[in-house]
Amino acid sequence: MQETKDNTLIETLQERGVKPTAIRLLVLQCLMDSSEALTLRQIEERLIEADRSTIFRTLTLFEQQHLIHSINDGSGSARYEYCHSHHHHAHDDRHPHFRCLQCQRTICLTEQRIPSIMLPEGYQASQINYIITGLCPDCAATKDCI
Amino acid sequence: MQETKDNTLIETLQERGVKPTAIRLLVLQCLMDSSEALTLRQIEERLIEADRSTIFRTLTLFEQQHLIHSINDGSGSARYEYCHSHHHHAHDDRHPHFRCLQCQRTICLTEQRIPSIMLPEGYQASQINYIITGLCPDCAATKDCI
DNA sequence: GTTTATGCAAATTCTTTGCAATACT
DNA sequence: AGTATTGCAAAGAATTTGCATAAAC
Repeated sequence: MQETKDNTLIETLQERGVKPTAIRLLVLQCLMDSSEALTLRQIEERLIEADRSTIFRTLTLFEQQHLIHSINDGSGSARYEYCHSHHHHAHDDRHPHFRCLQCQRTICLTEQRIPSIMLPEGYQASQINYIITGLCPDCAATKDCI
Repeated sequence: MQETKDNTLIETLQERGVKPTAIRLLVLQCLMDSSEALTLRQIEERLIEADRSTIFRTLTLFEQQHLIHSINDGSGSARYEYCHSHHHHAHDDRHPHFRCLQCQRTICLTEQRIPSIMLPEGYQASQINYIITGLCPDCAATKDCI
């Protein structure tokens, strides 16, 4: 059971030509298990056995290989998220994100797709970010009660 | 002529209850004159007479008063842009942005509007960012030639 | 034995704040 | 005088790099 899960992780890395080291498996699992996009610091806290710079280099590698993508939601630090789509072009997988100004979470709106726009002549897109900031349902409810 | 322009700047600040000091007029003019969203560093370079922290505090104030808005395009630093709309709710004015990975410019796609999505129940939006990264027409053309 | 990955420490960059000096009313 | 604004300097935070050690092939 656990072995099956590990094998899946190993295969996922190998499909992208990434050698499956212990740290890389931990980082990948961490991101796969999260429904939120995580900052480097958050990953570091979850993986006390790994060094920050190693995690950073791992994230950079993963992003280059389109295993994960990063978003910048205005919170001050980049957030990383596993790509569920297996297409090479990252924006096939892209969904909008919601950043709650109260609880600071960055929630993936996986049920929605990012609406596309007509780019003027000559532009070549490689990535799209759609980020809404405001209050998440939990925090909005709390505010209403006060 | 010059006086007319200054008067417009002064009025713009006063409409939002911001006292029109010399530095504030410079920062406002700088942002009004730019077709790109600028980083703090870029503004600092254009206004050698002003201190970084003063510019920073000015930008913070302007943003609070909805004179400008900031976007985070993944370049590593926040970018600021004058709000051409005079509505208080910033997203009325919002247009998509394009960040060129080659020349590092962040271009305002003012001809387009950000398409909206249906937020799930309970979410309260206050701001939207739509950022496309890739190659701008100039840089894409250069690449094609090689 | 050579290459690759990791950990530690520190450099770099961006953002933000404390405080004294200046300007404004 | 009293308040608001500015400049300087430095603190804090996030990101990135150099280098020596350790692991993998």
